Parts: sequence; C-alpha cells; structure tokens
Amino acid sequence: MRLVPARTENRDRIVRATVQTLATEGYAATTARSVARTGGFAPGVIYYHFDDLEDLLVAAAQYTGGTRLARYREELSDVTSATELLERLERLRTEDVADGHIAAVQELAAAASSSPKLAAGIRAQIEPWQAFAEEIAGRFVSRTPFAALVPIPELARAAVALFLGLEMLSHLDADGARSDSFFTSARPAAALFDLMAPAPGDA
Amino acid sequence: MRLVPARTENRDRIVRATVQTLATEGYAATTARSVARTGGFAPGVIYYHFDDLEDLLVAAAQYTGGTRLARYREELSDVTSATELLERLERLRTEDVADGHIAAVQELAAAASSSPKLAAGIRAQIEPWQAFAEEIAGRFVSRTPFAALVPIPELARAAVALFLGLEMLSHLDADGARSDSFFTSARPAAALFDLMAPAPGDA
Amino acid sequence: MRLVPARTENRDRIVRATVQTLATEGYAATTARSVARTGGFAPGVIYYHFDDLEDLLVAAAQYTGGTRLARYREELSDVTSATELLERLERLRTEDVADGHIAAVQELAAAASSSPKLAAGIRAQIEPWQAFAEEIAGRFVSRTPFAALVPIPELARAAVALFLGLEMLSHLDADGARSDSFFTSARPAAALFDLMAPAPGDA
Amino acid sequence: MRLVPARTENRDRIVRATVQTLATEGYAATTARSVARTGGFAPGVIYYHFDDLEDLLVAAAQYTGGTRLARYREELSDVTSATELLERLERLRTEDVADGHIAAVQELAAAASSSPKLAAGIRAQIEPWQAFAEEIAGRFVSRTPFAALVPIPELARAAVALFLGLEMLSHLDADGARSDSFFTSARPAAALFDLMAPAPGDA
DNA sequence: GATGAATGAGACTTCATTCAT
DNA sequence: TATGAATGAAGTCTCATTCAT
Repeated sequence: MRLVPARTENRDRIVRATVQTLATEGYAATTARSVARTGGFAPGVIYYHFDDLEDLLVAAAQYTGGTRLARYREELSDVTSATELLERLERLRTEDVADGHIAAVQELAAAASSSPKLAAGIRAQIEPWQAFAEEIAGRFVSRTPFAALVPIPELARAAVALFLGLEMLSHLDADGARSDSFFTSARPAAALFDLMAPAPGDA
Repeated sequence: MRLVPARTENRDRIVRATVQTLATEGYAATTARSVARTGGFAPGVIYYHFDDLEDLLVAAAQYTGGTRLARYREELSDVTSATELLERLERLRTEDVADGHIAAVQELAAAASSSPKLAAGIRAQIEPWQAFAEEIAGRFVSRTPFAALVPIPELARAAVALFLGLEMLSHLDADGARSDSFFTSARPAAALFDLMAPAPGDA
Repeated sequence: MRLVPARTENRDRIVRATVQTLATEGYAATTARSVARTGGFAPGVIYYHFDDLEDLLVAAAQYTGGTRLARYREELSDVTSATELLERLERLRTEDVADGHIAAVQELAAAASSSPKLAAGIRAQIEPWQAFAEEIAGRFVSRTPFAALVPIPELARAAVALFLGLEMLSHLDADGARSDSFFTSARPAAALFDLMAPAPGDA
Repeated sequence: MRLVPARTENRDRIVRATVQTLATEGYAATTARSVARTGGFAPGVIYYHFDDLEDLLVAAAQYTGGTRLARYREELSDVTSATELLERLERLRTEDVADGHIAAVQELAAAASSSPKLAAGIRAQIEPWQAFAEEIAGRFVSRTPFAALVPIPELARAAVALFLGLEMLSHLDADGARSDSFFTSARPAAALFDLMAPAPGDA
C-alpha cells in the first residue's frame, strides 16, 4: 500500500530541482532544460505535472516558502529576547543560504515583473511571511513604551524587504560574507533592547 | 555650434529606453527588440553603440545610478532633522518610482546572478550609494548616545537593502500604494528621534 | 526490432544534407537554414544533434571523407598497372563529382582559415587520405629505378593537393568538363610508365 | 602635376587591404568592416569605389593576380634548367606566402561557388596563369622525347591546381612548413630531368 | 507516466549597404 | 569624397512546448 502516490514524489522532485536551479543559476538560466538537467530527468516530464513553466515556478515558490516558513515558525515560536532572536535569525539565514531558498524567492520576485501570473503566485507566497513577521514584531514591540508609535504591519513589511534586499546584495558580492556581518553588528543593539525592554519572563 | 557630439545624444537615447523598459517590463522582457521598440529605433543601432546587451545593461545601471545619486545628494545634503529626512526620502522615492530608476536597478541586481559581467557592473554602481548612505547615517547616528553601538557600514548596507527590497515588494503589488505607507508610518518614530537627539542647530 | 537507434538515422540525414549543400552551394551559402532547407527539416534540429555549425561541418567532413576513402580503398586495392590506376581514378572522381564529396571537402578546407576547430577537423580528415596516397604511390614508385629519388610522403601530398586543386578549378568552370580531360590526357604517360616499369605479375 | 589621380591611390589602398584581409582572416571573415579595419578607413568609402563587395573581391583577385603574374614572368622568363626553375618557384612561393597573394586567390576560388559574378572574375584571373604555365611547361617538355605524349594545357592546368591545392593544405597545418618541403624534395627529380634533357644552351 | 526528438518562434548579433552631414 | 550612424535582412542559436514511441 502506498500512502503517497508516485505522482507526488516525482512532482516534488521537479519542484526541488527548480528551487535549486533558481538558487544556483538565477532566474534567467532557469529553463525547462536546465531544471531537467539539475534533476536528472527529461524536460518533457515537466509538462506532465505542470501546465507550463510559470506554473512550475509558482509551485517552486510555494514549496520553498512553505517549507522554510514552517522552519522559521518552529525556531522562533518561543523566542523572547532580542539577542536570542538575532542569533536564531542568523542561523536560519545560514540555512537559507545553504539551501538557496531565499535566493530562489528573490529571483522569482524580481522575475514577477514580467509575468502577472507569477506575480500573483509570489504575492500569495509572501503574505504568510508578512503575517509571521507581524506576529514576531508585535511580540517585541508590545513590550516597549513606543508600541503606539510603531505600526506593526509596516515594520513587518520592512523586515521582509530587508531580508530580500540583503539577499540581493549578497548575490552581487563575489563572497557572500558581508551580509552575515549584519547580524553580528546588530548584536549590541539587541542587547540594549533587551536591557531596556526585558522579556516578561526575565527578572 | 555643437559641443557634445551627436554620438552621445543617441547613445543616451538608447540607455534611457533601456532604463524605461527595465522599469516597466522587467529584466526578462528587456530584450534588444523590446528596448528598440520602447525607444523607437532599430535593434541594430544598439550594437553600434554597445558591444552586447550586457554592456548596455551595465551602462543603463551607471546612467540611472549616477543620475539619481546626484539628485539624492542635492536633496539630502543639508538635511538635519530625521523628520525632514523622511519627508525628502519619500519625495525622492516618488520620483524614483515615476522614472523607474530604482525599479531598473532592482531588476538588474536580480539579473546579476546570471552574468558575472553584469554583477560587476551593478556592484560598482551600488558602491557609491553605500558610501552615500554611510555619510547620511553617520550624520544622524553620531548625535545619539548609542553611536558606539551602531556600526555605520552595516546600517548603511541595511538601508540600501531596505530600499531595494521595498521596491521588489512594491512590484508584486498590483498597486504600489502600500510601499509609500512605510514612510508615512515611520514619521512618529522620526519625530521621537528628533526629540531625543536634536540636530546641532536646533534650540 | 531496431538495432540502430533512430537518433543515428536522423543525425545522418542532417550530415548528408550538409554535404550536399556544401557541394552545390558552397561554404559561404551553407548556413543552418540552407542545410535545413536542403534536407527538409527545421533548422532547430541541427542543434539537437550538434553543438553548433562548426561541429556539424566537422561531422560532414568525417562522414564524406570516411565514406569515400572506403570506396577508394576498395577500388584501388588490387590495381597494379598505371593505366588501370588512371582509369579507376577517373571513375572514382566521376562518382565524387556526382555526389559532391570532394567538392564538400574542398569547400571546408578553404573555410578552415576562419576556424581553428574546423581546421583541426579537416586536418584529421585529410590525414588518412595522405596515408592512403602514400600507400598507392609507394607501390608504383618502388618498381621504378628512381625510387630513391622520389620521396613518397611529398609525392602523396602533391597528389592530394592536385585532387583538391583540380576540384577547385573545376568549380570555376561553368561546365566541369575540362577537369576530366586531365585523366584522359594522362593516359599515354601511364602507358609509357607501364611499359618501362611493368607490374610484377605482368609478363 | 599628378600622373596618378588620388582616386586610384585610394582605390588601390582598399584593394590592398582586401587582399591582406583575405589572406590573414579568410574569406568568411572578409567583410566590409574587417577590410575597413585592416586598411584604416571607414566602411562607407568602399561603396564610393566599388558597386558592392563582390565587385571589390573581383578587383582584389585581379590586382593580386596581375601583380604576382608579372613577378613570376620576370623571374622565370629566362629559366632553362629544371633545377633552376624549381629554385625560383620556391623563392616565388615564399614571397607569395609572405604577401598572402596565393592565399587570397585560394580563398576567393573557394568562395566562387557561392557567387557566379565572383566565379567569372576569378576565372578571368586564372586564365593568364594557365597561359603562363603552358608557356613554361611547353618550354621544358619540348626538349624531351616524350613531347608528343604530354598535352601541355592539361599539364599546365595540373600545375596551377597543384599550387592552389598545396596552398589549401598548408593552410590546414598549424605551421606551413611541410608545404615547402615539396620543392626541396623535388630537387633530385629536377636534376635527373636536366641530365636526361639538357637545356639547349648547356653543353 | 516517461522519453527524447522535433518544431517554430524569437533571442542576440553581424553584415552589406545607404545616407545625412 | 569621406565619414560614421543607421537600417533591415539574415545568421546562429536557445527555448518552451508538443508528440510519437
């Protein structure tokens, strides 16, 4: 007996190959052939599982976004101190870079200009991230005296934009090193934040 | 009498058409043909003035980057209050959106994954913006008591990333409205900043 | 049941169309499009089977060279008299002209100036002919008293050059008639040769 | 006072640049632009002196053919011994190679397949060489006892073909060295010829 | 389902040629 | 005459997509 049909297995194989190709070769080089080459299957298979390439790219965005969001939730659900948040974000980002997840999304987001269907797909994909960022941001802002001054949605949106933007910049560098320094550099500020607005559980 | 040869005029015409095409149609749709259609000239001319499309795209990045940076410098050189800074940034960003300048750079930055030459060109183009952002950031941070805690280069890099990321997100929206709300929403925070760390000239 | 995959069949079809196009239209007119037109297939297929046009041209040289060399060997392996040699060469050349084989090689040899890869391919193609010519030349020269005076490699090379050169000249004529007269005219000399240096088996 | 008008000077300049380009870059790379680059003038000038590129190529063939034929006549007019003939031919060929004259003609001859006008031009250009070769061949053959057996026109044609064919082969070699060995290798045969059929003036 | 061959559109680019200056 | 910019056709090649096997 087979719980997960073969159909899904192979579909996922294609989607994963797409994410990987996007991350390593960029959107412009993500063609039906290059995806097939990456995944080790024939280009024709793609069209058994997806209407066209746009369709596949949307699926890739959903897949990578969903997978990573679950991971982010898991890792950040119980974080209370800003210092801790920063540390975990850095770790998550390291994973992202290794797996190419953000890279793929960033490529797709840029490519969306050329395709409304893709834009809609990516938009749908970004929304839960926005919500998640709002959740985290709300948690931290609420314990400061400035809560009324900081609109959570915009702050969350800025955070998402910052992540994507850093990814974009790091792609321009020959070595992705500098982007990591962002998290390191922000530590003192996080420590200050924790000092001034301690988490509820802290003494 | 003609001081600037015609050559430059038409070359610029091609570059401007490229920026416009990038901004309105996205990188993937910025082909020699589409640029020519935008500018109203034959595709062949492009190759009279540029070695290839990469060459043209790099030139477009330089052109738009240089032009806008000059405008930013002009507008922000004498700004002292955070409130004022925010207002002017919003105005500049409105110009950017209208002219498609940031959009073009953002498209190119994303496209750079696929082309080392393009990546080098964009990198060279982003550097002065980083320097400019450091200059502004330095000016504001220095008057706070936390100057020692905030590393200027990383802050500046984050600002650049934020701008690019917001652009990317705003492209995903059918209407670019929400991105503007960022500046509006940040006003109270800016006011608070000015209150706590007044500019030297202020009473 | 199919021992040889279809792949080879169609690949050969392309190669044959290339040889024919080279022979009838010349190198300059042998474009991907003209080859496709000759063979009745879409230009795109070429790139499914070959990396690029150079690759195809090298394959065409190999194909035509190999095919014809086998035929030459078959026909000339047991020739002993110069008269007979001449007769058979004439017959072979008539076949060559009809099929365009030498014409193709000659076009490619001329075109090799523009492409090192092509030059290497043609060079590899010409070498076995040189070896074959040495074999034949050696057989005949060895039975003359002047064997010591005639260096076989250079004689063979001259023979190959002569064949190519005659082809080149015959292409210039509106009618290829005159080139055939070479073989006819050389008959008395061949007869004289046979008289003065009879083949081993002859009385 | 000007005996040779400027018109001719510049026309010649273009023709010489064409010969040089043909010789060094091959027919396929001999474009209006590459010729202009070689000669250091604007592509447009070509069309003031020639109807089109074919016209220019024919002119180049005539120029190089005429120049070299005069030189060949000068050098070979009074040659009587085969040994001497061989030596001078080798020297002439060295000049040819250095100046690219034969190379140019060989490129054009190959290209003629694609263009009737060019073919006619080259044919007209080759004819005087044929006549010249007949003249020389006749001089040498007539003093042998086999004169009746050797048809001069075919022998001459073979000689022309041999020259062109050797040029073609030497272009295929990375180093043109081997083709020279032909003349060296033929020396003993020439000496034998001179022994058996001494020139009229010789004792 | 899967494969690999094939197609046709369209991309980049080069070229002969023209023409205003 | 000469120049350099421009054009439009055509060439090479790639790609999304289809389809017989």
